[in-house]
Amino acid sequence: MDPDGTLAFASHDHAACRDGAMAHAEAVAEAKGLRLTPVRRRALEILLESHQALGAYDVLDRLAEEGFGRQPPVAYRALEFLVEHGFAHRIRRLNAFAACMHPGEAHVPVFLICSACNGLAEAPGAAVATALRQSAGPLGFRVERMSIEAVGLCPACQEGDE
Amino acid sequence: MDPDGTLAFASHDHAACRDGAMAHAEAVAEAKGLRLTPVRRRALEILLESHQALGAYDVLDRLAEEGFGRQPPVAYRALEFLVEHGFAHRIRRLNAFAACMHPGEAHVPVFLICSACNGLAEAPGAAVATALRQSAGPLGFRVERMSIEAVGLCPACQEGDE
DNA sequence: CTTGACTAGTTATCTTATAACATATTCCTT
DNA sequence: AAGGAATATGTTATAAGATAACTAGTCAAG
Ligand SMILES: [Zn+2]
Ligand SMILES: [Zn+2]
Ligand SMILES: [Zn+2]
Ligand SMILES: [Zn+2]
Repeated sequence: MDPDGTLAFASHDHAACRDGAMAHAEAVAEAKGLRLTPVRRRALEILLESHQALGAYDVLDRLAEEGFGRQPPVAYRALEFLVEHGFAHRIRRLNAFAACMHPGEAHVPVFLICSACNGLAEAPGAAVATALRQSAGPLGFRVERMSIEAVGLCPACQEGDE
Repeated sequence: MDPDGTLAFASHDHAACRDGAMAHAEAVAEAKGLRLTPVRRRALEILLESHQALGAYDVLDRLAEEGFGRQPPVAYRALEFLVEHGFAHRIRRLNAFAACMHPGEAHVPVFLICSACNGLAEAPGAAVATALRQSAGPLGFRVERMSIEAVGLCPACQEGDE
């Protein structure tokens, strides 16, 4: 769909991008026997509206507007489900969540966060993960999960900023 | 002092470890003309008491007990100073702070967080940083800051857990 | 139909972080 | 040494993020 993460920062047909991701997520849920209920599905659609991360309360506001519950656990639970099953990621640096661009595929995401436009891309992280494990190995540490996030400027926001 | 991060997870003379780090930090502050005031110095000492990350409110409690202000900004400001000048790091995954083991040296820290004992080590991150930049390059993204954190099990906590 | 697993909603509370303002200290300039 | 700018410390109040604990609806298996 977007194996090398180039989409987020390039102009593209986002309606197709979003629909593709949604269809893909649905197929994965179906295959795994997961219940992509209305709130969960809507939460994912909301995340998929842009290549940016959204706070839980942003998602909550949107859900509430549309007739779902207005209390924090409504959003947190939907987001937790999405993250747990790989439909979304949590971006710790931003206290926020973003739709996963590769649902169903095992991958270590590397997040690239543009500090100017808040754009978010998911770069391939296999090499970074390997380097990290090699760095942890000599200490005898067994890595189970990792979060790798970079803040900087996306191509568009570098213009006139050199 | 601890170039390869092996200290945190190995038994060692921590009093010497702490004093060395403190002395080093003082020398750096002196050299840079930074004011390591009583709150700031005490906050750093508190962080240096263990190889674990502490929440801002934990640090605040300790400071308050010792006669400093009892309001959040007291701790947040001291910690902000320490982070800004490289005496401490912020661990996003934990919403917490830890003393830097290499103050004064330019480095990209890789944090290894033990989920069993809360131990925290700072592994060398040069290779990881390089891999990350190489991953971001093809997207035209200019990396400015990065946070690289891994959760897993330290050597001691792997015993009897295989 | 009833039971048990799961989902979604609520209220209440906790934790983490910052804004805005008042006071005190430091340090440079004269 | 005195004045004044910049820095540092303290306060109150509030914003922002997250979870605990409980209630009630859904739905399929038995
Ligand atoms: Zn898109
Ligand atoms: Zn941008
Ligand atoms: Zn030590
Ligand atoms: Zn451990």
